[in-house]
Amino acid sequence: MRRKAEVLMSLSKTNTENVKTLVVITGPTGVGKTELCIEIASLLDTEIVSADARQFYKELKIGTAAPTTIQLEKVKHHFIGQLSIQDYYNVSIFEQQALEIIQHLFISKQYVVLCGGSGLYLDAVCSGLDDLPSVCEETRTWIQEVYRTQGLEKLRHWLKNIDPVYYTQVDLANPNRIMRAIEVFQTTGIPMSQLRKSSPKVRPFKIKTVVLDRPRMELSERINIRVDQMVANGLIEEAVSLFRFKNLNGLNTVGYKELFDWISGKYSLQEAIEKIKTNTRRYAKRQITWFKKYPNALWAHPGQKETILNFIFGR
RNA sequence: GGUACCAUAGCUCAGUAGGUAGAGCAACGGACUGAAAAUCCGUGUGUCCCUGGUUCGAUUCCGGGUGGUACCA
Repeated sequence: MRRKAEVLMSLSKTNTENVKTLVVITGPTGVGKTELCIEIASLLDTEIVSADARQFYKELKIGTAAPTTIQLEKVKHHFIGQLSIQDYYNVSIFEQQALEIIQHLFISKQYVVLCGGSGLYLDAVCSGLDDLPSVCEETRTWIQEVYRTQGLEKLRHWLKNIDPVYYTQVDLANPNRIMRAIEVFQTTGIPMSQLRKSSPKVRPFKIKTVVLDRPRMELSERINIRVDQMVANGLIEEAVSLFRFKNLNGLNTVGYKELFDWISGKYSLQEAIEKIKTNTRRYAKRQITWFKKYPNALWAHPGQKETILNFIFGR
């Protein structure tokens, strides 16, 4: 009896308002998210929702360092290998599906762990996206074709005509941004600048964000070792088997594109592997830049488990 | 041991007819709303090997060291 009372005591202490909590665990590639998330999810007696836009694809196992079968058996993961690289997918679909699963898990769980390094996908779950349209393939191909044949300057003029406001806000050197704004207008007839409200949505659960980080040298060293391990585990074979799909968006990915260039004879295998390491380091840097904007996040070394747990429990 | 050449950014190297220096790669910083491991923008970070000399002034010229490379023994 007394023990039960203590347990109840400690539970009420750890979560006084009894509010469901989404524990977001992110950090740059190679920092050690997968392992720590499994530990934490086990501890919290819950499941993991992955927010890694490349681990969605079942064909990309080795090159994305997806959780292994053994790891997947320890804790149930969602959004690992649920797609084929030939499937169409986008962040909005993810937002809806992830929220659905999270809400479902909260029926029986106090905590859910959201684990992954794709910043846009994390943001979609945590603060939502504005109501922008998905775009049909024809429109997208058409605009891409205009860019390919007539160049960036043409896209700029186009955008200036349909949405002069967004024209002053957008990165005019970034073709993807401009093409997106154009396709939004072509689809809805409404300028991007009017649809983009940048108003964060309030979720019906508490969110605790942990950004895992390591000293840069340590992270680089881990990345180098991990790439060599991937090669030892069969990354080259994986890439060779996917070569015929190389133009699919899902394969515009570090670890694959460099090997495709090797297969195409652009450079040697050794050079390709070096480039994978370099590009992975750069990707990690971009991720860190993204995470710096999270205002209430705890930044911690993956080894600081006590600190992390105290933060999650609000102690 | 002798001779020649070299020594400049993290790496590979350019350069300064004497006024403390710049490329590529790497690195670092930033942006990001349905392609996001994507896409895009920005930034030289330096005991010019050490030490004497000449000079108003030496990374640059001269002498001596040290280290490296090649060749000759």
